Amino acid sequence: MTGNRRTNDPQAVRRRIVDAAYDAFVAQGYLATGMMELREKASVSGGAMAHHFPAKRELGLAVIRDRVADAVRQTWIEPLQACADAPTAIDLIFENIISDLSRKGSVSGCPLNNMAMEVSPHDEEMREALSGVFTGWHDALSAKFQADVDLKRAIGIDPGSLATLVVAAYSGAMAIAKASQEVRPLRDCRQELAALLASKYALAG
Amino acid sequence: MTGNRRTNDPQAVRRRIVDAAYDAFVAQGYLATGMMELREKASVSGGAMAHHFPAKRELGLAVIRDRVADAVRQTWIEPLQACADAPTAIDLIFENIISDLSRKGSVSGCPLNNMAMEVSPHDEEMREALSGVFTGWHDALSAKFQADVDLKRAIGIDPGSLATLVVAAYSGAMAIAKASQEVRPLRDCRQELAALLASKYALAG
DNA sequence: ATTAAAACAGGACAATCGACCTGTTTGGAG
DNA sequence: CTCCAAACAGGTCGATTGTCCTGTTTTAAT
Repeated sequence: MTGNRRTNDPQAVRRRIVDAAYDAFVAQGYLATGMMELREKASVSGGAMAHHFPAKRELGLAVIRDRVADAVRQTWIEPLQACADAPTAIDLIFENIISDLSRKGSVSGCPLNNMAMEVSPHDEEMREALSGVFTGWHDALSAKFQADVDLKRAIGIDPGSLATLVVAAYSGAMAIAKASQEVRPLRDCRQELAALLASKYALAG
Repeated sequence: MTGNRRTNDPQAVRRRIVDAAYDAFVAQGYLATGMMELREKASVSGGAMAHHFPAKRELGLAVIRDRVADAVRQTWIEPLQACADAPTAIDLIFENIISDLSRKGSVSGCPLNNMAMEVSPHDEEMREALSGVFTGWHDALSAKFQADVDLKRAIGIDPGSLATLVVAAYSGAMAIAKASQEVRPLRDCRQELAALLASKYALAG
């Protein structure tokens, strides 16, 4: 009698769930977000949820691999490869983040950092997945520094450790910004990193 | 009949609870630690727990104000004031942390950062307390840089933003170290920060 | 000694968590 | 068309969460 026909679209359902989970995990954290809450936000029944993600940790893994990794790729790796050299890319990335946060008003922090802090002690597989995202980020940055060295744009650089410093400074600045709800830490780090890189790139050229 | 006499020692009981809570919060996180678990670790009855900390958030606030703030003071602020200048202090602090972690084997992360990431979105009062600890840390570092400038040990320095970079680099390096379970990120940041500060301090003197 | 408040014991409470169950519907392979 | 697995609906389950309650003991002030 109820003429409503159901149309199965597993990919879309799964995407809705992962999207809602990503938003909630970033905004409130992994543990603080309940499965019931995600069902409502994604408009998904308990059966569908259990079918796609039998356990919460599998949803967490999906969020890390599908969304967190992509967020890092979009905001860091791609701009890095699109710009001429590392310093201009880094400065542009910081500028984008700062203006985004200034527009939004509140600081919810770095998605990767947020999940890594909370989840790492409890689940080895998720920890390794998060570590892999960090590694990919670091390696892309390190490769760009190395390319700049090869092109004689910079000298006296240790690409690996310098990349670590940039990643750490960004993550840490985001953490402070989240705790203080201010953009100031990001501006400070942008300024200091720009000055540091400028001195290393000035010698060449 | 039971001749066992009880001796009230509220300060010691409270200290046992806060100590157990600090350890657990740092190791597994605030949300992942249950009140029941803390009662057992501190050997405290439900009544005593409720008497000293009617709600979990008050215990969280006590941990932040009594233990986290003190941890930052011990590992950062005091060495900073004891050393001659900022660069040697920072390098010494990193060395201490690195050898501690190498000895311990596992990396549980920066206590301040751990709590800040997890708790900030949920509780405004705890967020402000954590932000205050960050501010105290930053200000002590900034004051040391300023002192070095006044003593003509360094020139061309912006104490405020440089302090932010150091705090962010340390927090971020700890985060990466926690996610990857390696000390490498800390070694990298130590090396880069030492080089950066050396160049700024070389011009003077 | 009396008394009131602080300190503590032990258990109960509703609420919520994540996981799971049985049944129904859809959609593609044969 | 037949058939079966995938996709989905809706509800239930035990366990655990944080909080609170009643009663008892200790402590200190008067």
